[in-house]
Amino acid sequence: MADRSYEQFCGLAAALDLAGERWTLLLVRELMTGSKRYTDLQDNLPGIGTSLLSSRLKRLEQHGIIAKQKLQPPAASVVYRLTDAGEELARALVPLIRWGLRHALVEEPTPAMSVRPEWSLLGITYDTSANTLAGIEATYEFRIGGASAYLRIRDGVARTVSIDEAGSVDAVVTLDPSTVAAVGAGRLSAVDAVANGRIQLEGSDAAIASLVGIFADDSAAS
Amino acid sequence: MADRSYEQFCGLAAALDLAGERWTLLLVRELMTGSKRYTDLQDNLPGIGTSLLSSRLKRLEQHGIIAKQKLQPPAASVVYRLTDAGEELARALVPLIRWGLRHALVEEPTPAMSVRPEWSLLGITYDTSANTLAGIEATYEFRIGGASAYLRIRDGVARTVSIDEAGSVDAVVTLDPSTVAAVGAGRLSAVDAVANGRIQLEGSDAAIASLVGIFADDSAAS
DNA sequence: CGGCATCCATTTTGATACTG
DNA sequence: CAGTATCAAAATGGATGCCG
Repeated sequence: MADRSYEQFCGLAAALDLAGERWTLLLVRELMTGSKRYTDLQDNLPGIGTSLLSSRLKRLEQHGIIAKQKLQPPAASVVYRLTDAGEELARALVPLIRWGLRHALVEEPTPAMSVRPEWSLLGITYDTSANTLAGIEATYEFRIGGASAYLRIRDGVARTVSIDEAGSVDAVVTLDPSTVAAVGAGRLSAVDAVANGRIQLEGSDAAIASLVGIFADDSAAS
Repeated sequence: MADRSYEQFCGLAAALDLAGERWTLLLVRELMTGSKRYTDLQDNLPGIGTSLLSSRLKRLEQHGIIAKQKLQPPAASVVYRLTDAGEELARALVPLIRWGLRHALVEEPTPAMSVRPEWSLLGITYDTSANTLAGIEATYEFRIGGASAYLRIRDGVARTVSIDEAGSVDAVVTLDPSTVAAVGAGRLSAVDAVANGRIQLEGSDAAIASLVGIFADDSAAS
């Protein structure tokens, strides 16, 4: 565990000393879509290896970025969640995520790549103003690359929920990974993608209208 | 030759595949304060080792984040600079820098730490609106921890310049590292720091007034 | 000075086996 | 499920040495 610090009096160097090692920021990203158990994290981060996951979690916990939480008796289990400092870090990552979408991500996932729909929802959950979300109460299923993620909007907040929490879905949104990349990178507006069928919407008219409104506001913002 | 990819269809994973290895983002930070030569980079990044610096530069150049630039005959030399994509990455790092200032950086540099005044100017150069800077034309010397960095404001843009480019200085700003940390982290407003003498200003009245105006706007913004 | 290649000690990682 | 323990492979750091 020898700490290899940069030893520089600089915010970036200090941030990277804490969270710049391999896998660490991806762990934070995983918790951006909700609290998760040890094995969930392992499943979503293919290649990390249990030993490294364990030491990363311990380090993040020591530095107050994540915390362990015991669940109620029925599911006598433990989940990891972001602390307030961790949430702030998560928000600081959003511009980096957007840069990656624009300049680093391939258009089409290679066969070896894992594609998780939750990752594509980070922009919406962490970068849509409460104003835009105000008055909306709906649950959406996003189908991307054969898998689904669930987004709940309520009280001006959007967050990713598990299939169990999702309950009834008001609308289903279907798109493929290349459309996610194009929209995320700003090369294609979500409104246009809906218009030309690359994003398909099915379900309640009200929920669909709300989502299109969010898309329109997001385009205007960037 | 780091070719160890995360293989995830996600903006953050893609960004970290390109620039997430050790030293890489600090290299980008170095170029945020102006183009630099190979040995300048080496000097500002103690511990990197020439071989690793070389391969990191090559990788960043291959991916279009930095570019080599030949200087004019008098100084027949080569400098590295950020490309447009690199500048965008730099701007995406600013929230991470601020997070580090708030949650990761120690109050007072340890004896082993390097302290470069340029690092403390990143917030001003990359995160002050053109509006705030409009109409200001001045050059400042910042003295922090026994060293100086020079900031030129002109045409609504603030940038760090070398001592040679600086020319005549309109005002000298003196503060210590702990004040930098406190102000950068938002625990102390720059205006208050001026008021109680933790930031000392000497020089032209107009230049000092302009700088205080920038401090006031920055506080209002965050 | 700029820019590598090389050799070697130390760390970090990746993969797998193993335990309460 | 939630980790520890272990070991091989890779990355890093430092010191040189070389060449234009």
